[in-house]
This record gives sequence, C-alpha cells and structure tokens, in this order.
Amino acid sequence: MQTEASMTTVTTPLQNHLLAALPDEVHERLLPYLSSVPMPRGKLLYEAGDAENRVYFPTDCIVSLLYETEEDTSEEISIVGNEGVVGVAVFMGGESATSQAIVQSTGHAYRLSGKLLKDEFNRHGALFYLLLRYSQALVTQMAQTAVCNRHHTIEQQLCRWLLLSLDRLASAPLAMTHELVSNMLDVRREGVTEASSKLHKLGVIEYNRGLITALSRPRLEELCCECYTVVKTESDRLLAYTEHPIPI
Amino acid sequence: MQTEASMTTVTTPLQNHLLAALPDEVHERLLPYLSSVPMPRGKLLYEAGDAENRVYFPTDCIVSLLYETEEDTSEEISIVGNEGVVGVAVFMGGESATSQAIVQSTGHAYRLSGKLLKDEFNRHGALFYLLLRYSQALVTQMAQTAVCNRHHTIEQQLCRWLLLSLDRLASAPLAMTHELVSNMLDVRREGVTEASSKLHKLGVIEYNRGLITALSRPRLEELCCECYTVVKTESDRLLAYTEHPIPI
DNA sequence: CCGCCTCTGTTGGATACCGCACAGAGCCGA
DNA sequence: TCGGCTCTGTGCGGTATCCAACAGAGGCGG
Repeated sequence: MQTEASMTTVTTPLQNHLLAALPDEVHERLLPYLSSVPMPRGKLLYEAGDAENRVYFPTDCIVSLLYETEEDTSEEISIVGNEGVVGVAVFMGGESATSQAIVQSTGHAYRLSGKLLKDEFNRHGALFYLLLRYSQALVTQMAQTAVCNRHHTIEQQLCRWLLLSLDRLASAPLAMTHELVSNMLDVRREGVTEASSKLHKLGVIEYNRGLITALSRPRLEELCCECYTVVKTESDRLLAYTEHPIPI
Repeated sequence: MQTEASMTTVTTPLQNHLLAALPDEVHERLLPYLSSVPMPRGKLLYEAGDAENRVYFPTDCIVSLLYETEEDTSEEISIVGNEGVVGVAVFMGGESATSQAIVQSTGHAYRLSGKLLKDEFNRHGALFYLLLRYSQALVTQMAQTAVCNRHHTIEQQLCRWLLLSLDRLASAPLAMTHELVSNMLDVRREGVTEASSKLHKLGVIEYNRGLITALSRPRLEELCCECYTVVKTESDRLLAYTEHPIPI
C-alpha cells in the first residue's frame, strides 16, 4: 500500500528547506535534537488553544492549518510542507494559536522541542531571520487563500490546492478522496467531484478511488486563478534558498 | 464637518497601545523620531509590492489591509487601529507585502522610519517581543476574517466589522457610507443596505448619509458570529497591556 | 464468489448573493 | 429656490453553491 510504503521511507532533516538553508554552525547545535517522527494522515499536532511546545519540520508530508467555526465546519487556511515549519506561535510568543494543525498527506517530519527552537531563535542569527521571513510567507498564503475562497470557483480553488500540494510532495499521486479535499476547501464533496470531473474531461488530471494524478502541470496553472502564482512568487522571494540568509 | 474636526485633534504617541506598552527606556530612544501625520481617508500607505520603509502607529485612525484580485476587486483582510502598527513586513524581513494599506477612517498616526524600527527591533528587547505578539494577533484576525467571509451572512459580517471598528475608534458615529463598507467586506452595496436596514429595524444601529451609529453594543455582539469574539479574545491574550512585556 | 463498504456520479429543489436598473430622499452650491 | 449629486431603498432575473437523496462502481474480506 502506497501509504505504508511512504511511512518507511528514509528521510534526512535537510529535505526540509528551512533546515537546509541554515549554516553549519546552527546544524551542529540543532540536528542532534531533531527526531524523525512518522506523520500519518489525520494526526493532530495541535488543537486550537493548545500550547505548542514542539515544532515540526516536514520533509515529505503535508500539514494543514485549519480554523474551525461554531457550526463545526473547518477551513484550511494554509498548508505547510517541506518548505516550512509547523508551530510558528512558539517563536511569535503566543505559545498557542486559534488554529489546529493536522496531517493531510502521510510522511515524516523532524520534531524539535519548543524550548530549543526558542533558544536558537533568540540567538538572533540565521534561524531568526529565516523563520521571520517564513512567517511572512505563511501570512501571504493565508491572505491569498482567503481571497481565493471568496472570489474563485471551486474548480479554480481545486487547481490552486493541487498545485500547492504538488509543490510540497516529492512526487505524484496525491492520496486524497474527493471527500477529504472537500474538507480542506470547505465545500461540498459533490462540488469537488464536479470540478474534478471537469478537469478530467479536459485531460488535466486523472483520479481513481482516493488517488489524484496531475497529468499536466502547465495546464493546471492555466486553469488556476492567480492565487497560486501570487503565493508561489512571494514565497520564493522571501525564502530564496541561501546558505546564509541575508539579515534584515 | 466631523472629518475636518478630527483632523485637527491633538494626539499623543501613547494613545497607540503598542507604544504605550513600551518601557521608558525605549520611549527615550524612539519618541524623538516619531512624527505625527494626518491620515485622511483614502490615503494610500503602501501598494502591494512597495518597499515599506516607514511604519505607522495609528492613534485615532483606522487603516485597512486590502488584498486585490485580478478582477479588480479588493478585500479587507484585517484592520489596524490604535492597538497596532502598519508595516509589519519591515521587521518580518520581507520589506514588502502583497497587500495594500489604505486609511479607512480619518485621524492621525505616528510615523517612524523603517530603519529606526528595525534597529530597535534588533535590540531584542521589549519592542521585539511586543511586535512579534502583535503580528500573531494580526494573523489571527486575518484567518478569522477569511473564515467569516466564507461562512457567515453579510449581516453577521457587518456586525463583526462594526465591532472591530468601534473598538479602534475613541467614539461613535463611524463616517462610512454603505458603498465604502461594501468595498471593505467585498460585497454589493445593496447587500450592505439590506443588512443595515435590518439592524436598524432591530434597533441596534442607526445611520444617515455616511454616518453609522451603534445604539447597542451588546445586541450587536449577540447578532454577530463568533468571529469577533475569537479575534478579540486572542488579541487581548497576546497583547495584554504590560509595562514590560513578558519575554518569550 | 458474494456482500459490504467506500468512493464517485447525478439529479432536483432551495438559497444567498450578484448585477442591473431605477426611484426617492437629503444635502449642497449656484 | 432649484438643479444636481450623493446616498439609500427596492425589485427582478441569473447563478454558484448548498442540502438531500440515491445509483452505480470498484475493491476487499469472509
């Protein structure tokens, strides 16, 4: 089973772009304390209001940040993969946030205690600058997601979501049912089926019982609204891979 | 005219909660460099992508952070008043953001050069901790706004918007037409008229040609969705007024 | 091989909001 | 005082999405 296989894949901390961008000096201090943890789909990392005393650097999994409403629906506000870190509230000083973090795509992450992260952050070195810029990228993603949910069709949102997910996974088929995607986009399952079916007819994706495969990335980008590109461009700008991030 | 009057009101930097929360030591370094600037409605502080080389601490004005779409609509993702600061991209390290900042309610702010703010931020003292926590509060507001736009009726959104605005202004009538409110919520003007009319019939607000007055705050909160309270509670938690903010 | 469960496809009616068009009402300046 | 502009009120048809119900299709275990 595909899921099981990916659970046993060997990963290294440096598959995470943030960790990879840090200088050796920081690696020496942090790597010994990073522990690899399996991230099965559905694993709840934080609930809204929980103290976030650990942070996670994904390598080959995807984590969704969800906000709940009183009506018991929840909406994915941003996603975090190997480009980022889950648990920004730790160094932002709030300790907790009003979102929940849940694993959306099975894989692995490296876990670090909040205390160690804060200590390193407070050295005001490479990690500090990097995490701040990452936080800004996250904010951009959140805002653009908000705009997208409001203005664009389910089909466009689906394209955006697929592209964001593909960027964060080493490779194809996404193991997601229409039902799960609908939870993420917070639309009806039927809406996702309809949009998927349309994309399939256009020859852009194919899917079968919980596996979605992109057939043509370029066409996916064409059919998508601008939201994907806005987020991608801004993230690339903010997190341009540098061995030694430029200080403010 | 109400607008003109408020333009000549005398303000002090300490009307801004962030500035007020800083210890004397920081005041001594920063206050000499803060200059009071009038903030007339419609003033554009940054455009998307602009280098934010100045930050603004509002005292009695409200600034909206707007994200535009390609279809030339724009949506208010968060609002900043005397509880915050406009220009977080400066210390987050991105220098620019993908939003625009525009004055929504006439008043004043204190302006500081980005360089001086960064210098103070990089001292890693009170301002540093305060601004990080403020940023997190801003993120919470953005996320909740996103959720609200998606799930709640125009009437509920209007209540939320009114409450957030009232919190940030010394006092009553908000000088806003339905048209302007509709731009903020990114709905039709008629939708705002309809919702306003309903709130009026319920005796909760009254309005007349560009002036909106809340008659009963408690009732406004009842009619609102949970979004206002979530944001308010979390902001209060993160920014609990302390003479010397607690370090991480 | 069969039954069951999950996943996908489809339909019909309801609804919130949109776009447009226009009418009345208050205010300001000529 | 009167014309014109801004602001608010209202009605009509269109549409994307929602809600509910159900039908077929594929896979897995007994």
